[in-house]
Amino acid sequence: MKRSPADIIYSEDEKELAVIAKALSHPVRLQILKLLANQPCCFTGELTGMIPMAQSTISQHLKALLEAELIQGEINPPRVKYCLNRRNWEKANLLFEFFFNNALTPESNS
Amino acid sequence: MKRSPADIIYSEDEKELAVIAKALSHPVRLQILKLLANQPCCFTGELTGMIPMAQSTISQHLKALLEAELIQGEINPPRVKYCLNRRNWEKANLLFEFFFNNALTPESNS
DNA sequence: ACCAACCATCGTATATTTACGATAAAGGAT
DNA sequence: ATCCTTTATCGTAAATATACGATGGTTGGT
Repeated sequence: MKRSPADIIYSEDEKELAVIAKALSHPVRLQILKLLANQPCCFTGELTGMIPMAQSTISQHLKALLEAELIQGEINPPRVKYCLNRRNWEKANLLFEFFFNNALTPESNS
Repeated sequence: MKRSPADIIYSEDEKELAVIAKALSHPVRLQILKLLANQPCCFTGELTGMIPMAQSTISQHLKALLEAELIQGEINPPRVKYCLNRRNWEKANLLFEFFFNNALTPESNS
């Protein structure tokens, strides 16, 4: 019988962290998040002016961040106001913190 | 003139964090890292026995982790002993910590 | 009713990722 | 010398990611 990726059982945390890490795996998305994090509260598509990429590409990256729930968008015609999803931002922070700091025995090497 | 991804300037931290995040973006790689982090010091390809994936696939994932320098391999014929690269592990931890906690104004929403 | 602004989505091309089985390389044991 | 074990690499197929320009939809203003 042939194996498939679905045969492997991952914990919820593993799946969630992988999704978030994927969202963070492109430098332009990191830039966007940094911009949004620094915005007093929210932000909108001035991104198009600040990032030398096609508007459609930026929209695509925003969609990726939305799907990872790291940001949220509020329709504010004719614009869309994007904000950090600070609740999930904090959650992501904790997931990474937990991942890196959990279960490290005091042994060391390298 | 046509733009290309190379036109965008990313900081070193952004590039590095993106590479690490990409390495963490697959749940099986998270599992492998967790296993290695819990190993008293090192580990070798018992992974093949613990993870229901083709040996070649696991080897590929290990390569991805090696390239992100999150692990290191030591040839120990006929085996290879894999260890966490604890120095870079800590560095990755700090990069994420910095990313999530830096420049967040006390404003909030959601 | 029309136009302009803003943004998402579509269509598309190319590159990368992810999985597999098959094969090759390296070294230990017989 | 020959085999066995361990692991990387090759070849390949399918899915996903990344970029673009073009198009379409929504709303505010004229």
